Amino acid sequence: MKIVIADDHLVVRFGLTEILKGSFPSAEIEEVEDVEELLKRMLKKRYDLVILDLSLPGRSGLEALQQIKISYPDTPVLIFSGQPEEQYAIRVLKAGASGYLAKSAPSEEVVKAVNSLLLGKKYITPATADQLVLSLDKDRDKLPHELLSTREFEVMKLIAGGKSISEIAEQMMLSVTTISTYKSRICEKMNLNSNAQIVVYCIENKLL
Amino acid sequence: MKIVIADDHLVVRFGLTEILKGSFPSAEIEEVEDVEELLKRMLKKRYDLVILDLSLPGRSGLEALQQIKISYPDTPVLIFSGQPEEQYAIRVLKAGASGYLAKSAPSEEVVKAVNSLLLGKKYITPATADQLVLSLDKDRDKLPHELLSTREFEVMKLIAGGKSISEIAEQMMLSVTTISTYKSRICEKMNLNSNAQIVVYCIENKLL
DNA sequence: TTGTTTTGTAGTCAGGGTACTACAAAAACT
DNA sequence: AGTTTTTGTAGTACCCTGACTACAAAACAA
Repeated sequence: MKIVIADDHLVVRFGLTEILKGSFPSAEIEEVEDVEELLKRMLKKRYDLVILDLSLPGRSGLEALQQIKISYPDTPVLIFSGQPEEQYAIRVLKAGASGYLAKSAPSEEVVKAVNSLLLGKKYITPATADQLVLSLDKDRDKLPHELLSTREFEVMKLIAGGKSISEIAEQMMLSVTTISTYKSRICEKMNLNSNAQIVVYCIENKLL
Repeated sequence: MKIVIADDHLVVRFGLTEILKGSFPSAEIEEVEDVEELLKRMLKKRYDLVILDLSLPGRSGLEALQQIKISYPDTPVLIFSGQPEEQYAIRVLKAGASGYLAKSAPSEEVVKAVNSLLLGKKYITPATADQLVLSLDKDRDKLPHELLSTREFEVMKLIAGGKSISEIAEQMMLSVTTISTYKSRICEKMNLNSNAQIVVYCIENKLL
């Protein structure tokens, strides 16, 4: 049983490791603090489970997830998110994660989730399950930001976080004009018309 | 040695507890997950140290801090913040915290910080220390926006409301570059560096 | 399976925004 | 009263952003 935990907060890695050691004494648990390192390790070794923080610095957790699922489609990934926002859950599951867990989850739930994933099953909380069902209804009663594509969504969050267009372009290694296009599409889809409104929207909908 | 940890994330409490148990074997460590509970416990018992997450749900960590310092001015509080925003560090220290630590801090640093506070000393990281020195220019017991001139304040609110520089210029019948200058001064005085951060600031401080 | 829409990506060019500089009037120190 | 700092205001020249356009790949619909 090889498990790797990717999170930039030392205490989180530490706490998680302790919890898992308690319930999975035979597991080999490794810790990394960024996506770079995670990918490097995965090149060398096969893991039975990846536990991934969504809000890693640098490359976003979502991107990391996609990259992992492309290279290692069979390795289950448990997303461990700081925001209890079930907002992300669906997006993340669609992107290939096998489970979604909030950092505030009680330890039994952590254990249960890890257990499921190690057995090759998915894990979602009842609340997320509900959301999933609702979202299957598609179109109607979707929130504006749910119309955004993955890329658009990422860019929206970076804008709301105060990054300039060119900073975003650099960070994502894309052309400035590409980001600009995303921004236009974001504003169009959510009909907003200034960065400020994007920020307000994100705060109101707890997307930050 | 009685320590209480207030954080809404189970793993964080857990990890922190483990780290502290390692270095302070004799410490009695308690965990709570919200401000309510923290205050309730503090009524019953005297603690030697409170470790407080800034971003607790419900009442904000800052408010909690102030309340604690009013009721128990002698109990040291270590702020344990998810955001590395040194934006808050100073404010928090001014509000009476004895130390400020980022969640990504390595465990030795955590231990060092706790050690300092238990000995009745303060603890700040070098980066924060620098900021502190810079801000010693008195004045800073004021909120950042209170440093703004009347015009600057007006412009800030308009920016936060989603107006563009040129719209503001037109509305105030001033040159675009004038408004731009105001904006620079606003960002400088409040040390922010994007419209988005201005919006966030205004929302957080209920200036809209 | 073919046609259509969405998504990811980027170029051009014009217009908007910013940094730096400047300066007088007002305010605040000494 | 004399000096220093802050405030209100703006120009120039360059950088950033946005509108429009484009196009291939992917997803979707028929």
